[in-house]
Amino acid sequence: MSLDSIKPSRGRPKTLDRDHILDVAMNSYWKENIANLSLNEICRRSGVSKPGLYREFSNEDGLMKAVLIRYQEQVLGPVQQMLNSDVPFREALDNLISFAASVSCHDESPNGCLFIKMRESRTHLGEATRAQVDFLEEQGLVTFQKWVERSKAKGEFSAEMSSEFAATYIDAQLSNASSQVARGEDPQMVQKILVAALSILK
Amino acid sequence: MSLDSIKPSRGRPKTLDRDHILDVAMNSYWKENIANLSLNEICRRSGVSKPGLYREFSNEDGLMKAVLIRYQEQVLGPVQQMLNSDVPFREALDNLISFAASVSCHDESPNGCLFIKMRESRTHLGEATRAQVDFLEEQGLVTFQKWVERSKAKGEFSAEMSSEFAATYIDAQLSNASSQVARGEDPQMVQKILVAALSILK
DNA sequence: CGCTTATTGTACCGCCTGGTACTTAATTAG
DNA sequence: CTAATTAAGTACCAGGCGGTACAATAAGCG
Repeated sequence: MSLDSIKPSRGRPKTLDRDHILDVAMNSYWKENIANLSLNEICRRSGVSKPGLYREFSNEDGLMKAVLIRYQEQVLGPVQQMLNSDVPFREALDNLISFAASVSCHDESPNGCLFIKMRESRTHLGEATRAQVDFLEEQGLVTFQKWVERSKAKGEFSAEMSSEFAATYIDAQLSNASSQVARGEDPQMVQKILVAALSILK
Repeated sequence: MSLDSIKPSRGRPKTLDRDHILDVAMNSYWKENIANLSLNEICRRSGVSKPGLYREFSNEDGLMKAVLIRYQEQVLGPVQQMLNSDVPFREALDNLISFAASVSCHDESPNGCLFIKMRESRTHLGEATRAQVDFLEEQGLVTFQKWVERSKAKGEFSAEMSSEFAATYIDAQLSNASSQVARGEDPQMVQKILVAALSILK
Protein backbone atom coordinates (compact mmCIF):
# COMPACT_ATOMS: atom_id res chain seq x y z
CA MET A 1 0.00 0.00 0.00
CA SER A 2 1.49 3.28 -0.97
CA LEU A 3 -0.97 5.50 0.89
CA ASP A 4 -1.57 5.59 4.60
CA SER A 5 -2.65 2.35 6.22
CA ILE A 6 -5.86 3.49 7.94
CA LYS A 7 -8.25 5.36 5.71
CA PRO A 8 -10.74 7.56 7.56
CA SER A 9 -14.20 7.27 6.07
CA ARG A 10 -14.80 10.99 5.86
CA GLY A 11 -12.90 14.04 4.67
CA ARG A 12 -10.98 14.81 1.52
CA PRO A 13 -9.19 11.71 0.24
CA LYS A 14 -5.43 11.67 0.61
CA THR A 15 -3.48 12.02 -2.58
CA LEU A 16 -0.04 12.50 -1.05
CA ASP A 17 2.16 9.54 -1.88
CA ARG A 18 4.47 8.96 1.06
CA ASP A 19 6.47 6.28 -0.68
CA HIS A 20 7.05 8.41 -3.71
CA ILE A 21 8.34 11.27 -1.60
CA LEU A 22 10.64 8.92 0.28
CA ASP A 23 11.93 7.51 -3.00
CA VAL A 24 12.67 10.94 -4.37
CA ALA A 25 14.24 12.14 -1.14
CA MET A 26 16.34 9.02 -0.66
CA ASN A 27 17.77 9.14 -4.15
CA SER A 28 18.38 12.87 -3.87
CA TYR A 29 20.20 12.64 -0.54
CA TRP A 30 22.04 9.63 -1.84
CA LYS A 31 23.54 11.02 -4.98
CA GLU A 32 23.96 14.63 -3.92
CA ASN A 33 25.54 16.49 -1.08
CA ILE A 34 23.11 16.22 1.83
CA ALA A 35 23.88 19.71 3.08
CA ASN A 36 23.13 21.25 -0.33
CA LEU A 37 19.70 19.72 -0.68
CA SER A 38 16.84 21.81 0.65
CA LEU A 39 13.34 20.81 1.60
CA ASN A 40 12.09 23.18 -1.06
CA GLU A 41 14.02 21.25 -3.66
CA ILE A 42 12.61 17.93 -2.48
CA CYS A 43 9.11 19.40 -2.69
CA ARG A 44 9.78 20.53 -6.22
CA ARG A 45 11.18 17.17 -7.26
CA SER A 46 8.44 15.10 -5.69
CA GLY A 47 5.66 17.41 -6.81
CA VAL A 48 4.33 17.98 -3.32
CA SER A 49 3.61 21.26 -1.59
CA LYS A 50 5.67 22.21 1.40
CA PRO A 51 2.83 22.05 3.92
CA GLY A 52 2.00 18.60 2.55
CA LEU A 53 5.50 17.42 3.28
CA TYR A 54 5.46 18.96 6.74
CA ARG A 55 2.11 17.34 7.53
CA GLU A 56 3.58 13.94 6.69
CA PHE A 57 7.05 14.23 8.23
CA SER A 58 6.76 17.08 10.77
CA ASN A 59 10.03 18.69 9.66
CA GLU A 60 13.28 18.12 7.83
CA ASP A 61 14.60 15.96 10.64
CA GLY A 62 11.55 13.71 10.40
CA LEU A 63 11.94 13.32 6.67
CA MET A 64 15.61 12.44 6.92
CA LYS A 65 14.96 9.92 9.65
CA ALA A 66 12.23 8.31 7.53
CA VAL A 67 14.60 8.23 4.56
CA LEU A 68 17.30 6.60 6.65
CA ILE A 69 14.91 3.95 7.94
CA ARG A 70 13.85 3.23 4.39
CA TYR A 71 17.46 2.94 3.33
CA GLN A 72 18.13 0.49 6.13
CA GLU A 73 15.14 -1.61 5.05
CA GLN A 74 15.91 -1.57 1.36
CA VAL A 75 19.70 -1.56 1.18
CA LEU A 76 21.43 -2.32 4.46
CA GLY A 77 18.98 -5.01 5.55
CA PRO A 78 19.87 -7.53 2.83
CA VAL A 79 23.57 -7.10 3.52
CA GLN A 80 23.14 -7.66 7.24
CA GLN A 81 20.96 -10.66 6.47
CA MET A 82 23.77 -12.10 4.38
CA LEU A 83 26.18 -11.63 7.27
CA ASN A 84 23.76 -13.37 9.60
CA SER A 85 23.42 -16.35 7.30
CA ASP A 86 25.86 -19.26 7.10
CA VAL A 87 27.63 -18.02 3.99
CA PRO A 88 31.35 -18.90 4.36
CA PHE A 89 33.45 -16.05 5.73
CA ARG A 90 35.54 -15.50 2.62
CA GLU A 91 32.51 -15.43 0.40
CA ALA A 92 30.64 -13.03 2.68
CA LEU A 93 33.72 -10.81 2.82
CA ASP A 94 33.93 -10.77 -0.96
CA ASN A 95 30.28 -9.83 -1.19
CA LEU A 96 30.81 -7.07 1.32
CA ILE A 97 33.75 -5.75 -0.68
CA SER A 98 31.90 -5.66 -3.99
CA PHE A 99 28.94 -4.06 -2.26
CA ALA A 100 30.98 -1.30 -0.65
CA ALA A 101 33.07 -0.60 -3.72
CA SER A 102 30.10 -0.04 -5.96
CA VAL A 103 27.07 1.14 -3.97
CA SER A 104 25.10 3.56 -6.05
CA CYS A 105 21.42 4.32 -6.38
CA HIS A 106 21.08 4.01 -10.13
CA ASP A 107 23.17 4.62 -13.20
CA GLU A 108 23.79 8.24 -12.21
CA SER A 109 27.07 9.36 -10.66
CA PRO A 110 27.64 6.77 -7.96
CA ASN A 111 27.83 8.01 -4.45
CA GLY A 112 28.67 5.44 -1.84
CA CYS A 113 26.53 4.40 1.08
CA LEU A 114 23.85 6.83 2.21
CA PHE A 115 24.17 5.79 5.84
CA ILE A 116 27.87 6.52 5.79
CA LYS A 117 27.31 9.82 4.06
CA MET A 118 24.91 10.76 6.83
CA ARG A 119 27.33 9.64 9.48
CA GLU A 120 29.95 11.89 7.93
CA SER A 121 27.53 14.83 8.02
CA ARG A 122 26.57 13.91 11.56
CA THR A 123 27.05 17.40 12.94
CA HIS A 124 24.36 19.08 10.92
CA LEU A 125 21.71 16.41 11.13
CA GLY A 126 18.59 16.85 13.21
CA GLU A 127 18.22 15.13 16.57
CA ALA A 128 16.04 12.26 15.42
CA THR A 129 18.16 11.50 12.36
CA ARG A 130 21.34 11.62 14.40
CA ALA A 131 19.86 9.20 16.90
CA GLN A 132 18.91 6.87 14.04
CA VAL A 133 22.43 7.10 12.64
CA ASP A 134 23.84 6.18 16.03
CA PHE A 135 21.42 3.29 16.27
CA LEU A 136 22.37 1.95 12.85
CA GLU A 137 26.05 2.36 13.63
CA GLU A 138 25.75 0.29 16.78
CA GLN A 139 23.61 -2.28 15.01
CA GLY A 140 26.21 -2.55 12.26
CA LEU A 141 29.05 -3.04 14.69
CA VAL A 142 27.14 -5.74 16.53
CA THR A 143 26.39 -7.49 13.24
CA PHE A 144 30.05 -7.44 12.24
CA GLN A 145 31.19 -8.64 15.64
CA LYS A 146 28.78 -11.57 15.75
CA TRP A 147 29.70 -12.45 12.20
CA VAL A 148 33.39 -12.56 13.12
CA GLU A 149 32.66 -14.58 16.24
CA ARG A 150 30.65 -17.15 14.32
CA SER A 151 33.38 -17.32 11.69
CA LYS A 152 35.99 -17.88 14.37
CA ALA A 153 33.91 -20.72 15.76
CA LYS A 154 33.68 -22.22 12.27
CA GLY A 155 37.45 -21.90 11.94
CA GLU A 156 37.12 -19.55 8.99
CA PHE A 157 38.61 -16.55 10.75
CA SER A 158 42.00 -17.11 12.26
CA ALA A 159 43.58 -13.64 12.48
CA GLU A 160 44.62 -12.91 16.02
CA MET A 161 42.49 -9.98 17.02
CA SER A 162 39.44 -9.47 19.18
CA SER A 163 36.10 -9.73 17.41
CA GLU A 164 35.32 -6.26 18.67
CA PHE A 165 38.37 -4.76 17.03
CA ALA A 166 37.76 -6.69 13.84
CA ALA A 167 34.25 -5.24 13.71
CA THR A 168 35.55 -1.71 14.19
CA TYR A 169 38.23 -2.28 11.58
CA ILE A 170 35.78 -3.60 9.01
CA ASP A 171 33.45 -0.70 9.68
CA ALA A 172 36.29 1.77 9.22
CA GLN A 173 37.42 0.26 5.94
CA LEU A 174 33.94 0.06 4.47
CA SER A 175 33.36 3.61 5.53
CA ASN A 176 36.56 4.65 3.84
CA ALA A 177 35.57 2.87 0.64
CA SER A 178 32.20 4.56 0.60
CA SER A 179 33.81 7.97 1.04
CA GLN A 180 36.13 7.30 -1.85
CA VAL A 181 33.32 6.21 -4.14
CA ALA A 182 31.37 9.29 -3.12
CA ARG A 183 34.38 11.45 -3.88
CA GLY A 184 34.44 10.02 -7.39
CA GLU A 185 37.40 7.64 -7.12
CA ASP A 186 37.60 4.81 -9.58
CA PRO A 187 35.55 1.93 -8.09
CA GLN A 188 38.17 -0.59 -9.19
CA MET A 189 40.87 1.25 -7.27
CA VAL A 190 38.58 1.54 -4.27
CA GLN A 191 38.05 -2.19 -4.39
CA LYS A 192 41.77 -2.85 -4.68
CA ILE A 193 42.43 -0.72 -1.60
CA LEU A 194 39.64 -2.44 0.28
CA VAL A 195 40.97 -5.88 -0.61
CA ALA A 196 44.42 -4.86 0.59
CA ALA A 197 43.13 -3.40 3.84
CA LEU A 198 40.92 -6.37 4.62
CA SER A 199 43.66 -8.84 3.72
CA ILE A 200 44.81 -8.69 7.32
CA LEU A 201 41.67 -10.66 8.26
CA LYS A 202 42.61 -14.23 7.56
CA MET B 1 55.05 41.46 8.08
CA SER B 2 51.42 41.06 8.97
CA LEU B 3 50.15 43.84 6.74
CA ASP B 4 50.48 44.08 3.00
CA SER B 5 53.97 43.88 1.58
CA ILE B 6 53.98 47.03 -0.54
CA LYS B 7 52.78 50.06 1.31
CA PRO B 8 51.57 52.90 -0.94
CA SER B 9 52.82 56.23 0.32
CA ARG B 10 49.46 57.95 0.12
CA GLY B 11 45.93 57.26 1.32
CA ARG B 12 44.43 55.99 4.54
CA PRO B 13 46.77 53.44 6.17
CA LYS B 14 45.63 49.84 6.11
CA THR B 15 44.52 48.43 9.46
CA LEU B 16 43.08 45.17 8.18
CA ASP B 17 45.16 42.30 9.49
CA ARG B 18 45.22 39.62 6.80
CA ASP B 19 47.06 37.11 8.95
CA HIS B 20 44.64 37.50 11.80
CA ILE B 21 41.68 36.86 9.53
CA LEU B 22 43.37 33.81 8.07
CA ASP B 23 44.10 32.50 11.55
CA VAL B 24 40.52 32.91 12.64
CA ALA B 25 39.15 31.44 9.42
CA MET B 26 41.55 28.51 9.40
CA ASN B 27 40.75 27.52 12.96
CA SER B 28 37.05 27.97 12.36
CA TYR B 29 36.96 25.85 9.21
CA TRP B 30 39.18 23.37 10.92
CA LYS B 31 37.21 22.64 14.01
CA GLU B 32 33.72 23.17 12.62
CA ASN B 33 31.68 21.92 9.75
CA ILE B 34 32.86 23.87 6.73
CA ALA B 35 29.39 24.01 5.20
CA ASN B 36 27.90 25.51 8.35
CA LEU B 37 30.34 28.37 8.61
CA SER B 38 29.31 31.57 6.89
CA LEU B 39 31.37 34.53 5.78
CA ASN B 40 29.28 36.68 8.10
CA GLU B 41 30.35 34.52 11.00
CA ILE B 42 34.01 34.80 10.07
CA CYS B 43 33.64 38.57 9.87
CA ARG B 44 32.09 38.61 13.32
CA ARG B 45 34.83 36.42 14.78
CA SER B 46 37.69 38.28 13.21
CA GLY B 47 36.23 41.71 13.88
CA VAL B 48 36.35 42.79 10.26
CA SER B 49 33.56 44.25 8.17
CA LYS B 50 32.27 42.27 5.26
CA PRO B 51 33.44 44.67 2.56
CA GLY B 52 36.86 44.62 4.22
CA LEU B 53 37.01 40.89 3.87
CA TYR B 54 35.82 41.01 0.28
CA ARG B 55 38.38 43.66 -0.59
CA GLU B 56 41.13 41.37 0.67
CA PHE B 57 39.97 37.99 -0.61
CA SER B 58 37.53 38.82 -3.42
CA ASN B 59 34.96 36.28 -2.25
CA GLU B 60 34.39 33.19 -0.14
CA ASP B 61 36.26 31.03 -2.62
CA GLY B 62 39.28 33.32 -2.39
CA LEU B 63 39.27 33.20 1.38
CA MET B 64 39.06 29.43 1.49
CA LYS B 65 41.83 29.06 -1.02
CA ALA B 66 44.03 31.41 1.04
CA VAL B 67 43.19 29.42 4.16
CA LEU B 68 44.11 26.18 2.45
CA ILE B 69 47.41 27.58 1.24
CA ARG B 70 48.16 28.71 4.77
CA TYR B 71 47.29 25.29 6.11
CA GLN B 72 49.63 23.71 3.62
CA GLU B 73 52.44 26.04 4.68
CA GLN B 74 51.91 25.67 8.40
CA VAL B 75 50.77 22.09 8.85
CA LEU B 76 51.23 19.91 5.79
CA GLY B 77 54.58 21.34 4.79
CA PRO B 78 56.55 20.07 7.79
CA VAL B 79 55.10 16.59 7.34
CA GLN B 80 56.06 16.48 3.68
CA GLN B 81 59.48 17.77 4.57
CA MET B 82 59.89 14.88 6.99
CA LEU B 83 58.93 12.43 4.23
CA ASN B 84 61.45 14.03 1.90
CA SER B 85 64.24 13.72 4.46
CA ASP B 86 66.27 10.59 5.12
CA VAL B 87 64.36 9.55 8.21
CA PRO B 88 64.13 5.72 8.20
CA PHE B 89 60.89 4.40 6.71
CA ARG B 90 59.54 2.87 9.89
CA GLU B 91 60.22 5.99 11.88
CA ALA B 92 58.62 8.22 9.25
CA LEU B 93 55.62 5.93 9.11
CA ASP B 94 55.23 6.09 12.88
CA ASN B 95 55.41 9.87 12.76
CA LEU B 96 52.80 9.91 10.03
CA ILE B 97 50.53 7.70 12.10
CA SER B 98 50.74 9.80 15.22
CA PHE B 99 50.22 12.90 13.16
CA ALA B 100 47.11 11.60 11.44
CA ALA B 101 45.59 10.12 14.56
CA SER B 102 45.76 13.31 16.50
CA VAL B 103 45.66 16.35 14.21
CA SER B 104 43.78 19.13 15.89
CA CYS B 105 44.13 22.89 15.89
CA HIS B 106 44.23 23.50 19.62
CA ASP B 107 42.81 21.97 22.76
CA GLU B 108 39.24 22.31 21.46
CA SER B 109 37.32 19.35 20.05
CA PRO B 110 39.83 17.83 17.66
CA ASN B 111 38.83 17.61 14.05
CA GLY B 112 41.25 15.84 11.79
CA CYS B 113 43.09 17.30 8.86
CA LEU B 114 41.63 20.44 7.30
CA PHE B 115 42.82 19.48 3.83
CA ILE B 116 41.03 16.16 4.07
CA LYS B 117 37.91 17.81 5.41
CA MET B 118 37.93 20.09 2.40
CA ARG B 119 38.49 17.20 0.05
CA GLU B 120 35.46 15.50 1.56
CA SER B 121 33.36 18.62 1.02
CA ARG B 122 34.77 18.94 -2.48
CA THR B 123 31.41 19.35 -4.14
CA HIS B 124 30.46 22.58 -2.49
CA LEU B 125 33.79 24.34 -2.63
CA GLY B 126 34.43 27.23 -4.96
CA GLU B 127 36.40 26.77 -8.14
CA ALA B 128 39.71 28.14 -6.90
CA THR B 129 39.59 26.21 -3.64
CA ARG B 130 38.70 23.00 -5.43
CA ALA B 131 41.62 23.48 -7.79
CA GLN B 132 43.90 23.99 -4.80
CA VAL B 133 42.56 20.84 -3.18
CA ASP B 134 43.28 18.92 -6.36
CA PHE B 135 46.75 20.37 -6.48
CA LEU B 136 47.51 19.41 -2.89
CA GLU B 137 46.10 15.94 -3.44
CA GLU B 138 48.38 15.35 -6.39
CA GLN B 139 51.32 16.82 -4.53
CA GLY B 140 50.64 14.53 -1.59
CA LEU B 141 50.44 11.44 -3.75
CA VAL B 142 53.70 12.31 -5.45
CA THR B 143 55.35 12.85 -2.07
CA PHE B 144 54.16 9.46 -0.81
CA GLN B 145 55.22 7.72 -3.99
CA LYS B 146 58.72 9.16 -3.99
CA TRP B 147 59.05 8.36 -0.32
CA VAL B 148 58.14 4.74 -0.96
CA GLU B 149 60.50 4.54 -3.92
CA ARG B 150 63.40 5.90 -1.91
CA SER B 151 62.56 3.52 0.92
CA LYS B 152 62.51 0.60 -1.49
CA ALA B 153 65.94 1.62 -2.76
CA LYS B 154 67.18 1.77 0.82
CA GLY B 155 65.74 -1.72 1.39
CA GLU B 156 63.40 -0.43 4.10
CA PHE B 157 60.22 -1.16 2.18
CA SER B 158 59.89 -4.71 0.95
CA ALA B 159 56.14 -5.23 0.53
CA GLU B 160 55.37 -6.37 -2.99
CA MET B 161 53.29 -3.58 -4.41
CA SER B 162 53.83 -0.74 -6.82
CA SER B 163 54.95 2.55 -5.30
CA GLU B 164 51.95 4.15 -6.95
CA PHE B 165 49.51 1.83 -5.23
CA ALA B 166 51.33 2.18 -1.93
CA ALA B 167 50.96 5.95 -2.20
CA THR B 168 47.23 5.68 -2.92
CA TYR B 169 46.81 3.22 -0.08
CA ILE B 170 48.60 5.41 2.42
CA ASP B 171 46.57 8.40 1.32
CA ALA B 172 43.34 6.44 1.72
CA GLN B 173 44.21 5.26 5.21
CA LEU B 174 45.31 8.67 6.43
CA SER B 175 42.16 10.13 5.00
CA ASN B 176 40.13 7.53 6.81
CA ALA B 177 41.88 8.28 10.08
CA SER B 178 41.24 11.97 9.71
CA SER B 179 37.55 11.35 9.06
CA GLN B 180 37.30 9.24 12.16
CA VAL B 181 38.99 11.83 14.33
CA ALA B 182 36.69 14.47 12.88
CA ARG B 183 33.70 12.28 13.65
CA GLY B 184 34.79 12.17 17.28
CA GLU B 185 36.22 8.65 17.45
CA ASP B 186 38.68 7.89 20.18
CA PRO B 187 42.14 8.87 18.85
CA GLN B 188 43.70 5.78 20.37
CA MET B 189 41.29 3.54 18.48
CA VAL B 190 41.91 5.52 15.32
CA GLN B 191 45.62 4.98 15.76
CA LYS B 192 45.14 1.27 16.38
CA ILE B 193 43.14 0.94 13.16
CA LEU B 194 45.74 2.92 11.27
CA VAL B 195 48.56 0.76 12.58
CA ALA B 196 46.68 -2.36 11.53
CA ALA B 197 45.88 -1.02 8.07
CA LEU B 198 49.43 0.16 7.43
CA SER B 199 50.92 -3.06 8.77
CA ILE B 200 50.71 -4.48 5.24
CA LEU B 201 53.56 -2.13 4.28
CA LYS B 202 56.61 -4.01 5.36
C1' DC C 1 -28.80 20.11 0.18
C1' DG C 2 -25.75 21.87 4.00
C1' DC C 3 -22.44 20.31 7.91
C1' DT C 4 -18.50 18.17 9.33
C1' DT C 5 -14.13 16.24 8.53
C1' DA C 6 -9.79 15.75 6.37
C1' DT C 7 -6.36 17.17 2.92
C1' DT C 8 -4.90 20.27 -0.31
C1' DG C 9 -1.74 24.24 -2.00
C1' DT C 10 -1.01 29.54 -2.14
C1' DA C 11 1.06 32.96 -0.14
C1' DC C 12 3.33 34.45 3.37
C1' DC C 13 6.82 34.96 7.73
C1' DG C 14 11.43 35.99 9.75
C1' DC C 15 16.06 34.84 9.22
C1' DC C 16 20.38 34.28 7.17
C1' DT C 17 23.26 33.98 3.17
C1' DG C 18 26.86 35.84 -0.36
C1' DG C 19 27.73 40.09 -2.23
C1' DT C 20 27.83 45.46 -3.05
C1' DA C 21 26.84 50.96 -3.40
C1' DC C 22 28.09 54.44 -1.04
C1' DT C 23 29.51 57.56 2.58
C1' DT C 24 33.11 58.57 5.79
C1' DA C 25 37.85 58.59 7.74
C1' DA C 26 42.77 58.91 7.41
C1' DT C 27 46.63 59.76 5.22
C1' DT C 28 50.18 62.29 1.64
C1' DA C 29 51.19 65.64 -2.34
C1' DG C 30 51.09 70.10 -3.77
C1' DC D 1 44.52 74.28 3.36
C1' DT D 2 42.90 71.82 -0.39
C1' DA D 3 42.83 68.01 -3.48
C1' DA D 4 43.85 63.40 -4.33
C1' DT D 5 44.25 58.82 -2.83
C1' DT D 6 43.29 54.81 -0.24
C1' DA D 7 40.84 52.09 3.09
C1' DA D 8 37.18 51.81 6.48
C1' DG D 9 32.40 50.29 7.70
C1' DT D 10 27.03 51.13 7.46
C1' DA D 11 23.30 49.85 5.39
C1' DC D 12 21.46 47.77 1.93
C1' DC D 13 20.21 44.03 -2.11
C1' DA D 14 18.07 39.80 -4.07
C1' DG D 15 17.52 35.14 -3.15
C1' DG D 16 17.00 30.98 -0.60
C1' DC D 17 16.08 28.75 3.61
C1' DG D 18 12.88 26.16 7.24
C1' DG D 19 8.47 26.68 8.69
C1' DT D 20 3.24 28.10 8.96
C1' DA D 21 -1.67 30.64 8.66
C1' DC D 22 -5.26 30.09 6.16
C1' DA D 23 -8.62 29.64 2.57
C1' DA D 24 -10.06 26.40 -0.92
C1' DT D 25 -11.42 21.66 -2.03
C1' DA D 26 -13.30 17.05 -1.82
C1' DA D 27 -15.22 13.49 0.31
C1' DG D 28 -19.10 11.14 3.72
C1' DC D 29 -23.15 11.93 6.83
C1' DG D 30 -27.64 13.63 8.05
